[in-house]
Amino acid sequence: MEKDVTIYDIARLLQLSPATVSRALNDHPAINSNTKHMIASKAKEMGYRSNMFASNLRRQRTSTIGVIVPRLDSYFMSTVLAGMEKVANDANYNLIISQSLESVKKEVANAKTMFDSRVDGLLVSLAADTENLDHFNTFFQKGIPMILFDRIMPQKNCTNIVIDNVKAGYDATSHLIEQGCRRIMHMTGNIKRNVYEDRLKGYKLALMDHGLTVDDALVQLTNLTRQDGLQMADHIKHMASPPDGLFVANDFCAVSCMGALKANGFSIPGDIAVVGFNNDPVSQVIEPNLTTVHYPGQEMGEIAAQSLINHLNGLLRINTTNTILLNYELVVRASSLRTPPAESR
Amino acid sequence: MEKDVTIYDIARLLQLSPATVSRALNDHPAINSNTKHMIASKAKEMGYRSNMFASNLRRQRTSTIGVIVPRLDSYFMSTVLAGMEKVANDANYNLIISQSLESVKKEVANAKTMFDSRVDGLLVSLAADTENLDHFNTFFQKGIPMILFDRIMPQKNCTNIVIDNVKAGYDATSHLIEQGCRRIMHMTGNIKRNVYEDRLKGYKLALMDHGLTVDDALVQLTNLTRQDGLQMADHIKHMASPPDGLFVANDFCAVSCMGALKANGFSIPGDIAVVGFNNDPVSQVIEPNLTTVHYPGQEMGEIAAQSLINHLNGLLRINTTNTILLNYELVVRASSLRTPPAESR
DNA sequence: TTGTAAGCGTTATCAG
DNA sequence: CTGATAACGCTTACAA
Repeated sequence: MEKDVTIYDIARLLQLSPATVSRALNDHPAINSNTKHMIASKAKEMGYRSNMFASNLRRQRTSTIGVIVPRLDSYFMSTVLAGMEKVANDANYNLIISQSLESVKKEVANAKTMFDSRVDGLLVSLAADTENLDHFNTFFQKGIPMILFDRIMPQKNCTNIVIDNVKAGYDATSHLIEQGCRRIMHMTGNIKRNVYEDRLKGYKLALMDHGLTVDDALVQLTNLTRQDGLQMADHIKHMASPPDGLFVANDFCAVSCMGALKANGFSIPGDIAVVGFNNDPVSQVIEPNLTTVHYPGQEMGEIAAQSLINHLNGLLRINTTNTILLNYELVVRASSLRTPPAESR
Repeated sequence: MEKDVTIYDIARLLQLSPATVSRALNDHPAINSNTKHMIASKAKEMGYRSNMFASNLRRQRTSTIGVIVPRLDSYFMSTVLAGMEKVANDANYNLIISQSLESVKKEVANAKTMFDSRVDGLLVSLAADTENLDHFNTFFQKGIPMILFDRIMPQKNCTNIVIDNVKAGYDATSHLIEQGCRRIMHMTGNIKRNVYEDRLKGYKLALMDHGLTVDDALVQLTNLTRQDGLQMADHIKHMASPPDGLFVANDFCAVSCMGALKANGFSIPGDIAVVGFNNDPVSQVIEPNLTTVHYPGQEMGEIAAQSLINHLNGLLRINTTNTILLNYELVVRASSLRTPPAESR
């Protein structure tokens, strides 16, 4: 439990001033490279570590980025965070991560914590029931930059990072139509959230473009839980004319619904072709494997973090690029393929 | 982008000394409760927020706890973290969370980051290939407390929080035996990790206690990935005498294996009864629903965080309680029930 | 019950 | 290229 080494200790031993040591350690250009080396090696030898608190106090910044996400327990989010961590580490930023558990109340509390922690910037994906961004006003007022990703909401001077959910919904639906589906059901989440609203839009557009009518009875808004998937299967079972295609805005729910449909004697994709969303690993657990939309999680995390850091370092004015669209990919698997696939039975 | 309010500002307006303001804000007993109220309301009115960096610098502590986990993308881990966040927030501690992605190399890097961030304490669940705790020596030397949870390793002066994995493995296996299984296969992970080693021990003990012999060919060490589950199904398919019971140390892998077994014509639980581990939501997606061992994630997170915080606050000497065992529960579902269940078909 | 003043470890400014 | 010095905002002996 020895005392921490400070730049004063190094300075004393090297007969230099603390200022010089500080500059050397920060690779200041005005320092002789010999002294730099000498200081660096002495610092390592003594086990010196910079005191972030003194440094933060002095510089009035924290080198910390706050991250607020709805939940941590999805494969997608885990890859997003891995991407953010990678970029943040490389740029010597720390991450403070918290989950809102889909509740705006907790999101408000998280925002307050982040504010009190004086994060330099914020990366946020909104909770299901968030209706406005008022709880981030303190950040906006102080000019602390914030980037929204995936679950976004239009906001002046705030970059958004998403995939084109309308187009993805369109592609998913069009794929089902191409496979011969004519009565396609769409099961989605709270359409307050852009991701669900947009996928629904894409679904409707695809139907219209292919000369099919939009039947509101075939659009189901739920919370996309396992339970919702089961109930939907039950609902379909009791429909006078059940759908021949099903587009679910979330793999997990799609998978639970598929299971129940199969148990009720529906054949997939024969009776009902199914497409999910996210390319979660469960999509490859279910039989038949689930067709889905691949979401570039790692990339989304990296780009969000990098954009924020660039902005903080003055390398990129964040409000010039207001929305960044990432590429997605429709991954076709057996659950929607009516033309016999060449892969595993 | 106004200037931050400090205790000096409050002091000036209230004709008090900064010291009094500081004490009042920290609820120091020696301050008149009237002045306390007056200061508190003024502080709120002015939008004062404490500067953690100045405070940390002065107090030589950070009120920050570091968390290192193998991955964030499991339901289990998400609930653990929710529990930790809850406790930490209530006690005014911050959490810095990072994932090792099951790699000891990244775990080492994470530990270094945590050390440089001067966390007051550490909550760790080890990566798959971690062989020793040398990378935490800096913490031990400085007397920074560390608690291991779930993926643990014996270490002096370091509390461990786990369930009794031996007993849980024993119960899972015994349950299969009670359902009439006589050739029970066990599929588990890297037995460097206590959780897998112990579940294997429990499996062997249960067999022996019930007069069954342990057949090494029925013990399969893998990485418990989806792929491993599929391969295991293939392996079973080609066995001269396939098992009639299967105990997998992880729900996700169990589920992938079950899917492939079904596709290969095995009936579950008829031909092979299956038990998983963790009570992951996927266990209720697969048909038949998977029997599994419920893991108390939220509780584990809460207890880990609370124990660490108690130690930091001097309320509990951490080395007196060296291992905390939490209760688990065998959740019996259709995948292992040969006596017809009363629930959904 | 309140005030005074020193100091936590850095970094920025100004001077040399 | 290097040094002296003054902050940054807070806490805590010690005094009153």
